[in-house]
Amino acid sequence: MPELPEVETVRRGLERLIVGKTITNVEHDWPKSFPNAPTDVKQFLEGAKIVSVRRRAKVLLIELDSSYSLVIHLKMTGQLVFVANSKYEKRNMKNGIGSLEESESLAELRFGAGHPNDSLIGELPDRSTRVIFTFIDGSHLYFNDQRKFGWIRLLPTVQVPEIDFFQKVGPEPLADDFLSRDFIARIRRRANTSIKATLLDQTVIAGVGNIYADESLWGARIHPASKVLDISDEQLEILYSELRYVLNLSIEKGGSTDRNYVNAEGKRGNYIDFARVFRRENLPCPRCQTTIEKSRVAGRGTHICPDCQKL
DNA sequence: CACTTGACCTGTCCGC
DNA sequence: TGCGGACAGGTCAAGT
Repeated sequence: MPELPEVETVRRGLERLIVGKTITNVEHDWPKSFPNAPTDVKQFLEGAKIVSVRRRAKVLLIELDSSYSLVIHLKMTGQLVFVANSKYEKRNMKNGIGSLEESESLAELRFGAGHPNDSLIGELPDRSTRVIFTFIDGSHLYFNDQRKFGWIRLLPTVQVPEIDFFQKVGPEPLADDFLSRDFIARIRRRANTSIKATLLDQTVIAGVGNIYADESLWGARIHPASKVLDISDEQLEILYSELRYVLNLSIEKGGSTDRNYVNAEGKRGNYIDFARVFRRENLPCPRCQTTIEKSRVAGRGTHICPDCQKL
């Protein structure tokens, strides 16, 4: 579920929270968390300082000052959550007034259960925690991943662009120099494939997943099962605009929390409140009030307005 | 080469 | 209440 806007939201949080910090300890309990890693990742990570946090497609790149980088894919249920050194920093924030317990209950009073900004996760580590990074100031970065699809790779920074995925992945849809004619040309590399499968293909365009495929296709009034061949340049031009619109809007809203996505502070995103079709089956289309339907296209749950989006 | 399907996983929900 | 099975969807490998 983390797609481009969710990964970008995590990236912005991490950039603010961990750049400049030095790693003092790394623990991981799931061997596949570091596939094909050097014999002992601790040896390569401990003592290294975070230089930058970047994103390409749905992949995060954490550059270290040791000439190595962490390459992280959250896949379906991955989370990267930063937790500051709790007791010391909380006491300082309260200027020494009141106990830790009191400051925590104040936070609960301020946000309340179910508030959009309420943290979605409890005490960490929890049973989904796969990797724990500890920094020199006592803060932690937790990599949680319920379904264990996500991974972290440790690579020499110069080798990062050489990995298969980056060799094949398409352009960033929000790049300033990514124009509608580029979008149309890339989409037209497919002909008999459905437009939804084409949007989801990371070698065509980077970063689009199920949520923003459905949302942008609704915006452009295109049926997700339409073959690329049957879609006009004019419609693709609109799809280009709608895709950039929904991706930008979602970044602005902090991404979509459909199930368990959270940002680098463990908080939910709010795009889903603005979604027009995704997860809105049996609700009215915001444009024409027709009941939204859910079906299956390209092997994915797919939401459409049957009146706005015809084959 | 173009395109589709299954595997990787676990938590949740639905029907019996 | 418990239990089996379907479902969630990003990517790669294997299949047509």
